[in-house]
Amino acid sequence: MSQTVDRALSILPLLAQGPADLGQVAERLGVHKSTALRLLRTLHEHGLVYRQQDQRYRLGARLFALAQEAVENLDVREIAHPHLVALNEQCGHTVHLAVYEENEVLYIDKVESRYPVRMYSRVGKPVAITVAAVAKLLLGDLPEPERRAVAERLDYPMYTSRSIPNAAAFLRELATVREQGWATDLGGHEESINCIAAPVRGADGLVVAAMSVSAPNVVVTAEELLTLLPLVRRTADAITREYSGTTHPPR
Amino acid sequence: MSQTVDRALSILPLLAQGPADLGQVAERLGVHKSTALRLLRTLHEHGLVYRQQDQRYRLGARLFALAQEAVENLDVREIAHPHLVALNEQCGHTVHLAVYEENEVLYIDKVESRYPVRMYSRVGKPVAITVAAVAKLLLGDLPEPERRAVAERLDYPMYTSRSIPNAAAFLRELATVREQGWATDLGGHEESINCIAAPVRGADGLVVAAMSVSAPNVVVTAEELLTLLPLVRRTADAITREYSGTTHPPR
DNA sequence: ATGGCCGTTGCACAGGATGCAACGATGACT
DNA sequence: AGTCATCGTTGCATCCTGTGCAACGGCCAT
Repeated sequence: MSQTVDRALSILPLLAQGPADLGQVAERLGVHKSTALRLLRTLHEHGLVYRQQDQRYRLGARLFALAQEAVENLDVREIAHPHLVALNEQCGHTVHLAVYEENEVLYIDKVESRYPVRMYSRVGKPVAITVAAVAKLLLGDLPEPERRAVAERLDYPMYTSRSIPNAAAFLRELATVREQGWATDLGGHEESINCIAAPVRGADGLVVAAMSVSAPNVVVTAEELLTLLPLVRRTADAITREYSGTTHPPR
Repeated sequence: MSQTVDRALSILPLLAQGPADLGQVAERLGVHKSTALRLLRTLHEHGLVYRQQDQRYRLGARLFALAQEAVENLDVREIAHPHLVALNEQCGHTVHLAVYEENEVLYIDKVESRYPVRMYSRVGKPVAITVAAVAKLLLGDLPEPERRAVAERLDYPMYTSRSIPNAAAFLRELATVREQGWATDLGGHEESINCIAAPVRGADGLVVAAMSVSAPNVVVTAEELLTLLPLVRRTADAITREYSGTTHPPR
């Protein structure tokens, strides 16, 4: 709603595609060079944009810092982390925590088996929303109309032969997942990788996050992975208990 | 230089500290509520800000996406990555790539020994700039006045007894590093961890990035790690060659 | 040297951002 | 239940500020 800010912010995704010089920015914004210059200067002062030696602009370091701080201030994540680590120690596989936010599902935490250090790999990367087990839980809990609207709007890339092909199949899958309270992705994203996932709920019963355990076929078969389901659900429930007990998201 | 954009962008670090409602944002910006509302709306449209159920605002998902894309478009990183992987395969230790940008040193790539997958752990987190081997190389290459200015401005936390204690010692260390063209951190950040690092230079001979190999004492002693120095330098030089077209002797 | 390209600056104009005041919704307290 | 306080939201008049223009200057290649 604010033209100036709108223009300035439009520069960011533009630069995300790669460095650009003043002229290119001005052209793609449809504004005069001097205008683009002032916008870029302002972005620069805030560290969101960086000017490299060849004078071209690219995204700046502050962006990383902001994203980092943002993810650390998510209280679900804060509460869930120790549980993820504990789960990882028990089963040894990769553990993810994900949330839904305006048409996107993103990982906000991940624990690798060997190195139980925080790592935010793939944070911000669009998750394969039509196939990921966590996405099914998060989208399945949306109110009916929104769920349908989102499903219709999505693309359904066939990562593998077992990927979900279209909105109708996706909505059926969401209904199932919603019903049973857990989800799987059996080779729907990468042929050899399976996931099982369970929801974390807020005090109002709505799903606020989803956690999953992923493992490649070569380590455990899908059947073996499914034996972990009770453990995963117990962990998710433990997070739910701690999260909805302390923090109350009023609606 | 643009007041509106300036105000809008000031909201981001503010929200990075934690969620805030409209009134708080308006107050901390020193503007009217309606103004803050319009700014927040614009930020929201671009996905940089998210409105949670309790109507409070926090940083949005697009921020992660931008940070992610930004790091992937750094061409040094693109070129260096295969070399890092190769180095990792030869020595087995953790390999980092870092750049300097406006008073901060940040890791832009990392290869873990067992899992040679990309992971951006600690991206955006302020690196221990006074002790890290890569920081010494990056800061040591700044022009004299700026180097001094930065050194004076820094804090010198004593992570361990071997941390660099003050600006004078730091500047001496930088001079040494600059001279010899490589750097170490022997237990200066964490008692049991040693690093060795070498610079990647651009076509103009300036250091554009630095790479390091890190290993805990329990795996290899500092002396053993130092035997890898020629290998590390060769790798850095190879990256330099590919990145700039030629190899440049230390200046 | 010369011309073209690009970033930068100062300025006049008007377009858009600002703050005000009033409305409506929600929740707390009596 | 009723009243008040609080907070987000909207429309509008004012004038601040963002805008495009034109001109300057540095840089590189011809």
